[in-house]
Amino acid sequence: MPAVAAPRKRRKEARPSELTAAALSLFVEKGFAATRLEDVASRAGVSKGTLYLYFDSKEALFKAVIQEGILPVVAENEAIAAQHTGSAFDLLEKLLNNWWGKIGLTGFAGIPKLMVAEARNFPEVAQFYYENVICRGRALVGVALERGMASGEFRRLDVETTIDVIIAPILMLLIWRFSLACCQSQESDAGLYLKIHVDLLRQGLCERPTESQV
Amino acid sequence: MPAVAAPRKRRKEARPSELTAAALSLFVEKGFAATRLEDVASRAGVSKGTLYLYFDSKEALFKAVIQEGILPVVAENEAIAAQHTGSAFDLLEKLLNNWWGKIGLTGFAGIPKLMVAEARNFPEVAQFYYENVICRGRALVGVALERGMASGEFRRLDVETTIDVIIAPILMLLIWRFSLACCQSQESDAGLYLKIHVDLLRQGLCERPTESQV
DNA sequence: TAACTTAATGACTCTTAAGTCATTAAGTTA
DNA sequence: TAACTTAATGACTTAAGAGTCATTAAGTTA
Repeated sequence: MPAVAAPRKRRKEARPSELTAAALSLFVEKGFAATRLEDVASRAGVSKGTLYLYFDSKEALFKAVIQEGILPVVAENEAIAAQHTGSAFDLLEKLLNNWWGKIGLTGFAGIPKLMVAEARNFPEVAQFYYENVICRGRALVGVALERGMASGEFRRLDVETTIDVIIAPILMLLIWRFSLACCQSQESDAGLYLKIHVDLLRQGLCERPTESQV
Repeated sequence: MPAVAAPRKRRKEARPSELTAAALSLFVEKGFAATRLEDVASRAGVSKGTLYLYFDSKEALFKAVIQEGILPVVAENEAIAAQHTGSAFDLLEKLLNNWWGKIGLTGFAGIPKLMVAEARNFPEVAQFYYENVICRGRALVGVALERGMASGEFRRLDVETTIDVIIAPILMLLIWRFSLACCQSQESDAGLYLKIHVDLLRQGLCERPTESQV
């Protein structure tokens, strides 16, 4: 016997976030252009018409996905940095680990890949992301670096460039997981990857490294 | 007065590579799905019909872009590694610099971004890229690492994971240049970035680092 | 220079998916 | 429980772009 169609429920409050979550997962999987709004709606458990009640266009949905998804995490990381006491390297380590825990292990993990893939198609959104996520994230790492260089804990290196070298492996880990990781036979160990990155930094950045932890 | 239409020229030999080059630049800029074949043809100086003389479909064009673009470079890097004499760190440095010179500074620079963005839409091509580019590239770095660890030049770390941490900043640099770099006001210095990455590795990886060069 | 081969063209068809809107029905109010 | 408001639907319209093919003309051969 055929399943009876579930009765429509009216849930005005929950729809937007359910739709952006569905859109994020499909945008990350297929890319913006290759994602059909009917599939987004279907994954969110509504019809395409309902999607248009909450978002004016496909592009508006994309903007919402990026803007709502990631800002809270940046703010949280800034609070962590502000209240930190201890060595500069401890701060750096805490920032990287927190970023991983709050982005890498959550539903937001796909955003960097999506943003990288679509930046040139949505320069306005890319600009927003650059100013509110990239710049603020870089600034946090920069604070740790400058603190460590001022106290003599770190070697003196060009700060802006070193920030990028430190952040790159974290970003790349996220991007990898949503792209070519599907080709790997055995899944790579993200925890070990982070540990080794931090440990290479401990030895590479510090004048007198503390004991290796790997 | 209106420009006279240029007479058609018949250049059967040159068309395929001109078409894949045009396709690569547009795929990298807009993504596969958002790129129109008419634009690819136009950038290559031919009509859409001509494109279909040389490639059966849009997907076939994509495969050709990836497969033709990058294999020669991998082979060349393997030759360099095979004939290397000197310290393990020198080999590592040479590999990273050569990769940068032969990919990062050429028309192939956009391929990693493209592959990352489209891997899930073209699992077959992704598999090809993974086996013929990623794995072989990782193997080269792995050789340098294992040589250095065996001789006592490097600290002992998990090799597979360390390979990834070493490669990630190079890949990220390429990806960045074809995505969010457009938001930066001043262009970042790729040479300095590479130098600092290598220098952090020199200190972070070696038991007795040679003099810093930054 | 006439006949022939095939590279090149671009107008056309056809499919797909964004976006619309008249209709349905869930939940609320009197 | 009848009247009303608005969330939700899905068939429909429309635009865009992938892929086709009859036609044109560049270059070659006899």
